[in-house]
Amino acid sequence: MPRYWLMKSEPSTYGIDDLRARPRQTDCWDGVRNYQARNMLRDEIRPGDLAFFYHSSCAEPGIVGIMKITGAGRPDPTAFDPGDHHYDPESSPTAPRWYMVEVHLERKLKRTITLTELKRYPELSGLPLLKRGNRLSVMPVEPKHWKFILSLV
DNA sequence: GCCAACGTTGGC
DNA sequence: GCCAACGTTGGC
Repeated sequence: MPRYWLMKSEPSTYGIDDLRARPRQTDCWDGVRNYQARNMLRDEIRPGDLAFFYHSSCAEPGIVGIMKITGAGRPDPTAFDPGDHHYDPESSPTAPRWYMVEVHLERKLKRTITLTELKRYPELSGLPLLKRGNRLSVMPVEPKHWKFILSLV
């Protein structure tokens, strides 16, 4: 059974149109620097899983698309590059600290399902995204929540 | 191990 | 720009 996820990105840095512009609409979801999210990227997210693409820190925060995971977790090379914004000298190829997965854009939604809208539904009360103070950039989505959100599209 | 200081996230 | 919430760091 595939599992479901939600992955955040700031569109001013990397939005859904950036992914759509990649060859084969496939890219590496790198730059994540949070241990809890790292553990999911490294250990839990698998090829075949599906993920919502979420735009954060922008005019209209919300879900904008659906991605499929096409590559399992592997070391994030941006951590090894001193010139990269996400460089981490504590991470090395022999002892990688940060991981990434490969994602493919399945589709961009016709409209953004905004955070404001998601908050309206009691059916989504358990969604980690809506928990107070949540700051995780990668989080699981229960199948029932996944299906409900899809019904809103 | 505690905890204050600091940095980051992210909605508004 | 503001600020709440959370994670990380480092002194003790």
